[in-house]
Amino acid sequence: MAKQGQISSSVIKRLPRYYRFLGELIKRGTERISSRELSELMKLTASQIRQDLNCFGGFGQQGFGYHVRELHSEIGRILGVDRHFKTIVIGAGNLGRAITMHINFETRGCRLIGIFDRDPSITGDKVGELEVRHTDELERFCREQKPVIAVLCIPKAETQEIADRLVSYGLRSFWNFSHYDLSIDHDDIIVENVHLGDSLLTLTYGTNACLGENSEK
Amino acid sequence: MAKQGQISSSVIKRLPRYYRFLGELIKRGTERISSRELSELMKLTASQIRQDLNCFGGFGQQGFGYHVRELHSEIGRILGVDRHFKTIVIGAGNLGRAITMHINFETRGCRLIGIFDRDPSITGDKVGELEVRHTDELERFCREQKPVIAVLCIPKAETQEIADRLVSYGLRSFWNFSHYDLSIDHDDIIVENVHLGDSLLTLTYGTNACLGENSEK
DNA sequence: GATACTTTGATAAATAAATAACAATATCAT
DNA sequence: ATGATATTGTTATTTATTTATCAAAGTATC
Repeated sequence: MAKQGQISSSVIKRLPRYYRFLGELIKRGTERISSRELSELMKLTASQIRQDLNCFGGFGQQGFGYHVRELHSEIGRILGVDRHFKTIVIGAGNLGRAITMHINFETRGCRLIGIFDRDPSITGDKVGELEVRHTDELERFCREQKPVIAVLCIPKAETQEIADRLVSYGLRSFWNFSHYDLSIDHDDIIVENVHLGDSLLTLTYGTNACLGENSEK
Repeated sequence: MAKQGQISSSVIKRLPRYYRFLGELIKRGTERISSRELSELMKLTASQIRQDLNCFGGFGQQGFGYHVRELHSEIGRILGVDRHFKTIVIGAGNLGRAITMHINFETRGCRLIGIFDRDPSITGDKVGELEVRHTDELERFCREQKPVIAVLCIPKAETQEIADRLVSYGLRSFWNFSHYDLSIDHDDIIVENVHLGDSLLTLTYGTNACLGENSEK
């Protein structure tokens, strides 16, 4: 069924988008879709869709297309949306609180079980369902609860140190929002660097290139 | 001086990272660096660095390397960090407020001049230096102030409609945080979709693939 | 200033990714 | 059932990206 030798990261980064579009199609009541129709919707080529999906096995049917509901759940399974990876947030500042409140972790295979901050004055504050704990509690908490994923919303100067500590406490995956390129030597540690600042700079570049350099005003 | 025929987006997406690393080097007092040294620091090949930089002109010096300060300012100029693109935030919920407070727009060529929300009960609230305005004021505000960039922190269902409105008010660039693939037919409109949810799903996939499918617990 | 190094910029080669092509196989209308 | 049509999965081709190579040109040392 699966033929996952080694999937290229280009393909993997497209999977969540397929999953999202298929979810929308289910909401609309669409039951089947061909790679051509989906390609028009998603603005990419039918060829690419077929090739991407085929990395994981033949979900389609010749002369018919794909069953939307079935394909959606297959991709969901591949992504791991049905998992419940225990997840903690480090840093309860503006960004940490916003991510905690704004992202639906449950539908993405993650279960939020704690949020931490080193500032004692906010210990005990509520962030949604969670209560902010002090970072001094991190080690004991991790030994007991064994979280797997950490969301890092802390200043760049502290990121490497905290990440190394968390690795020693058994965490394996990092969703890193600090303006710092986290990299960890262990090869079974996963890091997803977000870099919002870089994203904005890309937009600035595009805006600058598009509006021209003279239209300052 | 510049030889910017058409720079590939792969190269452009690496520019902010070069800029960031060079900024760190300046802080450390490093005055010169070779592509080899920089490649070790950034974990990519020296060849790629030289080729990337050469898209924009020869900033280096044979037998010497690159002047850190000079290269930093050249890349900054290319990115447009010295611009002051007027920028507004749409949506003053958790995420909108966090982005407004957390991102340094000024150092990235953007000047925040307004934040809007459709909920009248938060009109007038302070977000940093800014006061939340009601979306009813959007049109008048845009006609008067002529902002160029909009940061969209609104539910996906409203995103396309608001974006189209903003285009008609003269905005040209969108930094889109809603879980929706914004695309606009105009070809001189720039969109940078962030998709935090997709980013988390990619991490879930990696975690799932790495820990194996059986270690549920 | 001659010699041994170093390092760029440019070109060539290798690798990766996206697209096109098409046989095989299904559907659909009659 | 039959023939016309549709659509996949797979392989071939094209395009894009990354990496390697190397002459040319600078630096550093004596």
